[in-house]
Amino acid sequence: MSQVVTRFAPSPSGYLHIGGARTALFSWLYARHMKGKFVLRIEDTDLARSTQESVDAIFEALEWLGIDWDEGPFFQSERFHIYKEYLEKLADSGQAYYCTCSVEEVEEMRKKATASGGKPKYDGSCREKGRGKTDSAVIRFKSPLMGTTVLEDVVKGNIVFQNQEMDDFIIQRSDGMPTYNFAVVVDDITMGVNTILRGDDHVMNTPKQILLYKALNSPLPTFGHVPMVLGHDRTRLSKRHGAMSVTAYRDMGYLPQAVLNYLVRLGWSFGDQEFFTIEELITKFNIPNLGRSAGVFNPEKLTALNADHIKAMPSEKLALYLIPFLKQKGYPAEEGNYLTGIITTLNTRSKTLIEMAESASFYYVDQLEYDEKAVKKFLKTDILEPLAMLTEKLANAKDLAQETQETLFKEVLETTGIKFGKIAQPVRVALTGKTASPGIFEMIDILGRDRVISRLNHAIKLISGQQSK
RNA sequence: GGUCCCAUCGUCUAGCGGUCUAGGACGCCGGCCUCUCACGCCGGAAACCCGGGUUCGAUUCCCGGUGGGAUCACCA
Repeated sequence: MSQVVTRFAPSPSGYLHIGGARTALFSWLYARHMKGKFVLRIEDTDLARSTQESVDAIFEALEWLGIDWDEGPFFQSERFHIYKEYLEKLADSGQAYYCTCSVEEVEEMRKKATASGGKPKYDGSCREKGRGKTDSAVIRFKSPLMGTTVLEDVVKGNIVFQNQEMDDFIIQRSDGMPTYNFAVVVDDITMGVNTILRGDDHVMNTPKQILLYKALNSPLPTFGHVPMVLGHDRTRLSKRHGAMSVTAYRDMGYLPQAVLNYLVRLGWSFGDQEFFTIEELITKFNIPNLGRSAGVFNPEKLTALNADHIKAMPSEKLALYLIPFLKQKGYPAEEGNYLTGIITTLNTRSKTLIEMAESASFYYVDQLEYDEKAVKKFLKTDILEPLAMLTEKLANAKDLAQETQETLFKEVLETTGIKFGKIAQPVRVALTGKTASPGIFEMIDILGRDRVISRLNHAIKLISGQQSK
């Protein structure tokens, strides 16, 4: 086969959701893997439901994910003249015909067919009447009355459809607009798309599209229908399943790499491997390893994968993703050693960037918020002496390298006779206001002498105050 | 309801006739490590939907049932 050309063709009637992102990802990965092309097409023929906001939202989500396209974006709304041309081709060659039956009449036909136990479909009244073009006539495709149409699906295998199941479906509406099935086929043909990876929900459309390809005398593309993503209740994913837009995950502190990794593993596998970088996915992605059954979206696993990616990402790079969350909390965050230092102490303790930004609070805030219980439990008079001694030593040390700190602590422990555990928690509370935090030494190292001394002194003052009460 | 698809631990999955007393991951439960919290490490509970075939032998192949999903528009 010549160069692979895949596409993603969302309709702009809302944000890009997880399911859509996954099919986009599969097509994109396949194109990248095959060194082919990936085209983006916006299916906006439904003027009533398509909005510019949705178009922008889709671009934004795709860009965040890092899914880039080689051609497009094409807009179907700008391609009417092309559809028109192909429509006329079919009408002129007698493969399609004008139909003047009203919506009500067709409704009636379907009802009658259903009543007599048949399948609701158009009965073909205008099929052989040779009607001409009128203002409100639609164009219907002349489907074969018998025989079968087979879909050679690269993920599901061969699927055979009885042609009798299909009726003469409309390809041009009464307002002159092409319908979905027709526009898609014309677009894919004219854009050179030869590999179509899309959701399972399109399987039933495919025989119609195959018929159209044949009528238009075009070679069939390779079709592959990937299973759906289901909600926790095993029904098709929708708004009621909670946050489903891609950008919602960005806002909740997820890394695009993690979202991509999770999505690809939902329906595709590579042995026992769970963690993938984008580069790895491009080299390893393949069609045979795509699954055939629908999968349930599991937010917890996404979160776990997010934690893994946070741990794996170099601090300098992670900083870029974290900064917006820090700023959102009002912290004066900027790239540099302070931030990367902070990150190295927090990346094994955060599942999301939101969490990380929250944990980073004590690194940025001037007025520490003290956890009341922590203060009561650890900042007690019995620790006053050791704490003061330690503060003194830290203030006068030549440097605060972690080894130096250890010796200083050891000295305090030796002269006071207390154990490390006894002084660690008070110091922790003094430095962070909380009982849970990164390791003492690394925090002191990063916070720097000034902050450490002032916080320690503040804690000492706090204890003394309690004493006098 | 018609048509189509699917079916391994709660969830995502490995498995492509014997290697399966079915492996990994998330979650869950223990333990270890330890300055707290995490991380990490060790261990545990947890699945081949049911019934027929085919075969010396089925989780793996075939048929039926059941269950789940998708789709039946002048929406995409």
